Amino acid sequence: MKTTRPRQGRPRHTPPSDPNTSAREQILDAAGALFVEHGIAATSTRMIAERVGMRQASLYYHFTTKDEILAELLATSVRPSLEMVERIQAWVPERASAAAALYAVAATDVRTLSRTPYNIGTLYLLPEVSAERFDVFRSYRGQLQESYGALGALAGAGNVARDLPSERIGELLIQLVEVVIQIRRSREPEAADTDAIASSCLRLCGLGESAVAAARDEARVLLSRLA
Amino acid sequence: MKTTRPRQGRPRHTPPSDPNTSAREQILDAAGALFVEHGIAATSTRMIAERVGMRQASLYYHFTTKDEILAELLATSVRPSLEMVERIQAWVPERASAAAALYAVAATDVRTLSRTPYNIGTLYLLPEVSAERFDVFRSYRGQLQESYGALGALAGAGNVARDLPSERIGELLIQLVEVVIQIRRSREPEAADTDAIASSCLRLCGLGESAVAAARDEARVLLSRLA
DNA sequence: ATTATCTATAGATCTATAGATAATGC
DNA sequence: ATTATCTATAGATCTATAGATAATGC
Repeated sequence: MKTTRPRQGRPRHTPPSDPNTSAREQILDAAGALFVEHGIAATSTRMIAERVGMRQASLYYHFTTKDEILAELLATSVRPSLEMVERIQAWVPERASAAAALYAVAATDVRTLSRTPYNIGTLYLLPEVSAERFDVFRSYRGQLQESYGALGALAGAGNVARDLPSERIGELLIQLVEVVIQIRRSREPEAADTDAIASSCLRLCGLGESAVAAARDEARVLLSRLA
Repeated sequence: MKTTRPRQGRPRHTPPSDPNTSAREQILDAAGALFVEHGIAATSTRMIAERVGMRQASLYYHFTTKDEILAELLATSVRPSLEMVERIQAWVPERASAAAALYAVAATDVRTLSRTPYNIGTLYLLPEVSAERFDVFRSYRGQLQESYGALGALAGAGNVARDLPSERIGELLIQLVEVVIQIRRSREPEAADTDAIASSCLRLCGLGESAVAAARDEARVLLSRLA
């Protein structure tokens, strides 16, 4: 049974399918999906409004500009992983090996990116987001990259780390994790993908099969402790 | 000394800096740089024309639509690597090991992407190129991915290949190679990056340090034979 | 005569603002 | 009275076409 309790204000020309989510959220959802599918500049405010079921001008009751919609999307989608990453990182080396921590971080990051509503990770790849105005959001990726680099350098100590500075390792690892964004463009990620990607991170750092397996098992324990 | 030999036709309001490149090429260069910097929809024909030094309408003497400029850019930038990749692939296993071939393929691909004039590899990541109209160009990436997958499965036989089908390996390897596109957004790729990325491809497939070193040396020979 | 440009402009957008209106809340 | 929408529209684009024009080539 639908509890279509009407709200205040003049009714929309097409009533919302879910009257429990705020107009603001509905706009963000619609914009996010469209930005990812068509790009930012190619998405007009009319297209967003149409998908929400309201008139183009009505968007401006909730947001002052189109850019503000984008900024809000970026702000709320800044991967929640960062805090978890830093928490896991702090466990090294006393409570967890670097390899297990790296596995855990990669796996959670992959899962986060797999589950965002409309593959919103794509947003950060669009040229519009390179504008200075959005520096804050991109700096976040830099922090994440540093964590990956630090963990990767520790995990691969004596192997890869001998040749590669941690900044380079970070670049490679984060790129590897973000393969899931590309995967989502053509197919639905499966559970097996998470393990495949996280394991690949460890192999890239020079770990052998037995070390990878051990780290995976250790990481499972770590992750269950978090949840 | 400048041999500014004038051409046929009414002069441009700003004469071309290099009168030896055709107007068509100048337009493609300008459009490529702008598409990569601002995105496709955010680049107007006026911006392109301005950079070339001609009036907006004059573009249409050389191209019928803006989309055609994009199509031509994609067509000419379809990485020249594909043919080289397939040539190298054909050498396996008689004349080259799979590992060396994978190293060679990754290294040439990285170098190609490093040197394209305006990081044009970015284009394929933009949402506009997902339109059906450009299927041809994206299918090229699919072919490349298959080659990477096949080589990676062979190179990592008994290790990674035991768990991962070659399609998945291809996804991971091509993603790793394309890190150079992201690198170019923030810094100039160095020679060391090429080796780091190609070696990482091998490690990802489960090869140990000595196998990586051997493959690298073998690949150097292969590549010198090509040049 | 041919070529490659120019100027001018039509017609279709697109963003954002102003002011009217149809609900609920008190 | 307050809220969230609506309609209408100004002003700024943007793409693409039509027709004029300033060069070279023959």
